[in-house]
Amino acid sequence: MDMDAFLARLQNYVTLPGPTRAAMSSVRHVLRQMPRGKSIINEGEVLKRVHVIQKGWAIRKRILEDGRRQILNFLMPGDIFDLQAMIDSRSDHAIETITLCEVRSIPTQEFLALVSEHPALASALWWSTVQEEGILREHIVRVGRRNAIERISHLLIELRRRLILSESADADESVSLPLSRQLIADAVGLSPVHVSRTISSMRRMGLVSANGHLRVLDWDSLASIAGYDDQYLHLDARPLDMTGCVNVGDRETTA
Amino acid sequence: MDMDAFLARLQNYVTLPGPTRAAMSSVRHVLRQMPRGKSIINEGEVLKRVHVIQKGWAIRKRILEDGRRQILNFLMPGDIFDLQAMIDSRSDHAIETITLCEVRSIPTQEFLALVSEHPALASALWWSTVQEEGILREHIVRVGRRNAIERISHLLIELRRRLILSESADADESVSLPLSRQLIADAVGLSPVHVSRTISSMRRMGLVSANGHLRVLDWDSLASIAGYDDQYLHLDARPLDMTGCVNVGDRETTA
DNA sequence: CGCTCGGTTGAGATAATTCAAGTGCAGTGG
DNA sequence: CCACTGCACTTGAATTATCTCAACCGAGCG
Repeated sequence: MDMDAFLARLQNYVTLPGPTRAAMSSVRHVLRQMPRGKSIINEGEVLKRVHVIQKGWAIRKRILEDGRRQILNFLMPGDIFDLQAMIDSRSDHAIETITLCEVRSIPTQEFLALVSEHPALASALWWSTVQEEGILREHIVRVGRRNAIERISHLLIELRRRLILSESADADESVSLPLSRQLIADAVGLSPVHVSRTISSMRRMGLVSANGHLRVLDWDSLASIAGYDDQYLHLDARPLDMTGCVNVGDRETTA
Repeated sequence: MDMDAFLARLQNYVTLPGPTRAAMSSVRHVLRQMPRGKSIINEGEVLKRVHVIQKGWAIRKRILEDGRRQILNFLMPGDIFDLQAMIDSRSDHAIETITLCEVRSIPTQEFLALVSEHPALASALWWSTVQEEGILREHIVRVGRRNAIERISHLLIELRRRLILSESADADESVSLPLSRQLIADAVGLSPVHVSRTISSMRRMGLVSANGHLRVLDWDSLASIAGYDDQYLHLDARPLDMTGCVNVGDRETTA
């Protein structure tokens, strides 16, 4: 597979010119295979590279002093992270694989050079930041104002939607998700046993099947239970004409 | 007051050169005064301008079909919003004033031109985006994995911290916050009556006073109850050398 | 003066948690 | 091939945090 997951995802909304695509595939990088449960970035770690998930799933997470864990987001093929390496030295959260993963890392400087030479890429990254913020906000709503079954349903639907965008899944295919009860619990702010109970009842309703891997049977009912609305993913977004704009060149900084 | 709240805030981490500051104050804009409770942006609205809170407080919020409300974030003097107007036409959430506000709006195109001519500004905006994402993530942790008193304490501390950064408050001054029980409840995902009860008990503990406006008496105890840690605000951030980077120029896009 | 609105407080209901025991499957070693 | 162990999941029962409903209070305002 020479088609990069990252590229595939970006192409959803920006058509990247040939030279840009070429430059992206030839940029200096490291491709690492990592087993499940391995930490990619630790909280407080100094960031020196930008990463792209090539295969597999990972999570962003925060751990409180007493061990409580909150999953902030799921990362799947094509997702880029640690863009903030470009201005900020330390990560405020950790990143960990939850399946076998292939992760590509690009040194910050190389990445910046790439972006500066390929404007369409800058615009694409800006879009991906907007989308990610939307996802974070929706996660707040999910956890803050929805009950157990709504939270879980809403999460599952988002994940499928994003999986389809990443081109790792087809729309009709009944996607199977690599999620344990514990992961779901820490993502939506419930206890694992309550998640288990809730999923059991969803199974009884014929919404999902859960022998081994979790599999959704009825996306439509799920969406209506969850009150799901795509808008926050900004799938309709089209880049504005940014000609001649946003040239982050030299900086005049002190401190 | 010729010193712009936005400028003041940006100066926290990037020193903007004189010409940049001059350009910022002379950019074409509209300055609006709005009473409390007025909507600045509606969910789904097409975004055409970038906004800066000059005075007062506002909230980002989402309303579910059945009326449940989730406050996503608070906006205070110096906060900029709708940067996403630059690529995306529709807002996925609403913005509403919660005090008397002064809001400055700049047409997207003018703003883009400003940024493109003043690289230090681009770097500053990138920082502010990173900070905002950090705030969103911390809000997820707050709502997902903390109990009532922790949520409320943590929120209050963050707000004070940001208020100090915005230079609308002094560090020693015992800040008074324009928050109703209902607002706090919708921010941290609780019912207003439970918030009221929790605050009552905080008052009994000598942590806050709440005659009329809410006022914190003991920040240190509050911080230790909340398990508060500044890291996510990235106050230590220093812009990297982005020389020659991120030139979002022409785009090669198709639909 | 009488309203309205935010806040407080009580009592009962409910959603979710904790603790604990039990099930079933996958992997390992004999 | 079978037993043994570990681990994720399930289920029950008791507990707790939070919610809802409802009454009441007090300040601000026409």
